[in-house]
Amino acid sequence: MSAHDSDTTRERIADAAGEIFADRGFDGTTVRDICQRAGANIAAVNYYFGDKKRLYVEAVVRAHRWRMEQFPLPDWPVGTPAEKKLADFITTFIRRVRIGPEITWHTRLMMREMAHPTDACVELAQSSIRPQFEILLQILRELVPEGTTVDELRLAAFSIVGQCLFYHFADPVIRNLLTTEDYTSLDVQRLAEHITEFSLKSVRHMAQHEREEALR
Amino acid sequence: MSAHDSDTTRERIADAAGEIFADRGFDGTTVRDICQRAGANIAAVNYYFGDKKRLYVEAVVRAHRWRMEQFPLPDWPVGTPAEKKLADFITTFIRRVRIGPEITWHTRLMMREMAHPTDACVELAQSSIRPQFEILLQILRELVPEGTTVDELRLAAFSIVGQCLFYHFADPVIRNLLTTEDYTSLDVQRLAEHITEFSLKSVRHMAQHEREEALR
DNA sequence: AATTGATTTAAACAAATGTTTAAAACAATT
DNA sequence: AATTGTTTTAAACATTTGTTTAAATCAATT
Repeated sequence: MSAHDSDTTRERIADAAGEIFADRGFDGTTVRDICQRAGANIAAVNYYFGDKKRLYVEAVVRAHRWRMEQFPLPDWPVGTPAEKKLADFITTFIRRVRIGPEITWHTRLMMREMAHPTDACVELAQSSIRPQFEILLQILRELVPEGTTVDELRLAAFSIVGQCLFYHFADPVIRNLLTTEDYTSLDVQRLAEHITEFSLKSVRHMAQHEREEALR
Repeated sequence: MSAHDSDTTRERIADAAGEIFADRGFDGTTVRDICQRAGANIAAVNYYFGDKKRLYVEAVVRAHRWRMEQFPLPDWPVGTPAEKKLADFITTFIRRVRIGPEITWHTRLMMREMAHPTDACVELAQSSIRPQFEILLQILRELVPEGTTVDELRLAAFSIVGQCLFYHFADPVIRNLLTTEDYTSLDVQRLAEHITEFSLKSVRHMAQHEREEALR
């Protein structure tokens, strides 16, 4: 099925570890479970990775690499309208975080690491976030009225990212709130369209607030 | 300090358990740690709660109760404008989820339970969510142009809740992204104002999309 | 003061878990 | 065929962890 076919033992273990760590967290995962799923001997973890902790780090690194090459941002030709860039950004972002039938453990493991950072992975996780955040800020800068402060810009960025992340972290809640039918209708494209529209409307009227204030 | 003063042993243990469960999760928490922090004997957990699992459930129940009475929604007099209700809802919601210096373990434990539900608590957690969600839907119904479908309404609600939850789940990331100064400026009121404005702008123009579509 | 029931304590138990070991099996090279 | 280095295996080890036990302590009542 998942991580049992032709691969080196090292890789089978890393994959099996990723799956189980993603589901049950570091403490909830036993070395025995990993080795069993990988079809390897109990001693293999220490033989190949030294200890459980270093195996965990390896799994996170792999998850990160896989996700980065799996869901790249398009490189926009100069002159691409900012609206298009924002739509692309949001679509890509949702693809990266949304849990769905086709989604592997990689995303779940990374999200776990974001919410509860392990000291071993804190730089990795966050060094990958900052550049993405900067890209979003640049896109928003093009959309927002002149004179918008960087603080307002950041809050707008948080609002957008928050909407996307919701469909990851609140997944159990959403499943419970909606019928199966309604839940499955929430595919990536639908969500991306909604969030893009919702956000564009706000971002375009970003300075409206100050204008209103000024009129009083 | 935290859970060591004059209280019954049972209560001291429940509180200490809540704190540690919130920080390290169920598997990462040992009964010995709990009893030590509570200043109780190792056997006290089983004496008062039967086993570790039932103590966990008790901690979650307490966290839920505490949060509900700590951050109630105001009961709006008839005729309160929907804008005001939305602002109140968002403020209350952020108070409930935001991590801050004054926030106790209760919120962290509940959020953990939302993201990774335990079979023992799944009904509790989710039965508390649905009514809140319905309230938000009703508020939005007043704000949104006539003819807005319930699906669109739900997506808008998700967008609002998502923005609020972001400041909980992404807290480690935000801390890393911002300077200490900028981070501390993100108090509840500031966030609530931003999210309310951001969302109101979108919600009011909710039907704009269909109108644009119709014009094509 | 004696009795009764509840609580606390120290010690022990059994199971689970991360890790190590030493021998066996395997694969490639000479 | 012998050798060498790598990989796999079963068993054991040392801790940790949840739980239990039986005695001791405490508190209230008779």
